[in-house]
Amino acid sequence: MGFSFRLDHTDGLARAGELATPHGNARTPAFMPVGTQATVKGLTPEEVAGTGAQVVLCNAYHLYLRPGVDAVARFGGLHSFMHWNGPILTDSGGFQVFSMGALRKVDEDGVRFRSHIDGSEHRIGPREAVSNQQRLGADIIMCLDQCIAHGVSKDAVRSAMDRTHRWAAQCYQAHLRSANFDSQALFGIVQGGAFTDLREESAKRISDIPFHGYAIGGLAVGESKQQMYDITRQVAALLPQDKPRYLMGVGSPEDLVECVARGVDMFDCVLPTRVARNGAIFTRHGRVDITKRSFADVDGPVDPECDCYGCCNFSAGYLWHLFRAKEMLGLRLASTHNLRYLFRLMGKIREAIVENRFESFRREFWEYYRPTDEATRQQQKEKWLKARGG
RNA sequence: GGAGGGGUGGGUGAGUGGUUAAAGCCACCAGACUGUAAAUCUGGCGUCCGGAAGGGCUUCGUAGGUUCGAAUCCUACCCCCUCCA
Repeated sequence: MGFSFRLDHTDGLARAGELATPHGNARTPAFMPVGTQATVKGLTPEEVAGTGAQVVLCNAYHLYLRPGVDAVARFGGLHSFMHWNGPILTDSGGFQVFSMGALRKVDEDGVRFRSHIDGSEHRIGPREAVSNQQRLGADIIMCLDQCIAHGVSKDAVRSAMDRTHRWAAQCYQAHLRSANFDSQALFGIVQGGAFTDLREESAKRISDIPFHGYAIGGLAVGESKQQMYDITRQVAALLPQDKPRYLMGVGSPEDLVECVARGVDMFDCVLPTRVARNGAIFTRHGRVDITKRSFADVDGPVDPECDCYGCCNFSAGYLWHLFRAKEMLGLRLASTHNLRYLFRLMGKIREAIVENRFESFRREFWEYYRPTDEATRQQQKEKWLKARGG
């Protein structure tokens, strides 16, 4: 029982399909909640599954540092360790190459890290990244890549991209030679920053290697949304039709809609859960800040359309209180709500694709949804200044 | 009755002659968050004018006083706390 992907239906560029893994199947387009340290923060696996999640993402770098790959293996692998019986995808640690700033050094052999926990030194190369993930036992594992910040020189982007390609080949070889090749899927990652020529080159080079799936990396790191959407469309079009396409680290509601529209099958993102812990609640109208005083005496649910546990049982005023009082139940309720919101959204997206009405669904989504993007904030500010007579 | 300690901005609490509109923390207000070093981070927070830079005014229990200059020193008063009787 290995890994496979079946494309069921397309509507424009949008695709509906199904992933099969040794730990069960997942319908696509799929959103994967992030459980970096083998837990979606604050939630039990049952609660996560209850929101509609089918796949969760864990981070091999963080688990390598703590509790250690051996430790997880002793518990029988990630699935039994964290009591998640569905599919798991692990990220290699490539994103930490980008996010850990001063604590890391990249060279041809891999990445040298200083542990953020105890300062100890570690080195992870493409082979180690693969073997760590193999031993963790995830269903889908990722190549080690070099994710790079937005705004750096094209030369730097190119050299990170070239290195990512060399590492991809090494990861593939390492995985191919192992006994896990059929039980674990290995995905390659396209890089190339915001440069269309580099993205094209990267998409072709990575597609040349017969990975089980293909990821678009290095986005949502500071470029504009339009750039992100454009690159996503460009790269998705260059990836094999019959393999899943995974846009890494992207997952605001509007991005899910827009990137499915550009041909993406899989997403992961910390946004819904992180932002939830800071009081932001997704609704069809956009994000709402539950910590605002205006919710203090609201008797109904924050999101009347939602069927999550919190929205069914608690008022917005109660949730407001939990956040003000810094009670952890508030974080949990907000987290499950945001996940539930996203999975209901993904469900509607898939249904629309299958029924060939994705475009009208997308239009309807935008009829209500108001993201708090820079342009909107700027507009609000100008309006406000005008109102003050400035 | 006796001995001692103390009253600082919404709260807590530094500060004992000038660099103090007054540290830090909390609360409050605003903003951010996209392959999680995040239940985190950033900014504001006496008042008035200003978009800002900046400037004006009023503050450290109350009232006086000393001094070029006081939250800081002196005097009186008011209030609070601890211990002894």
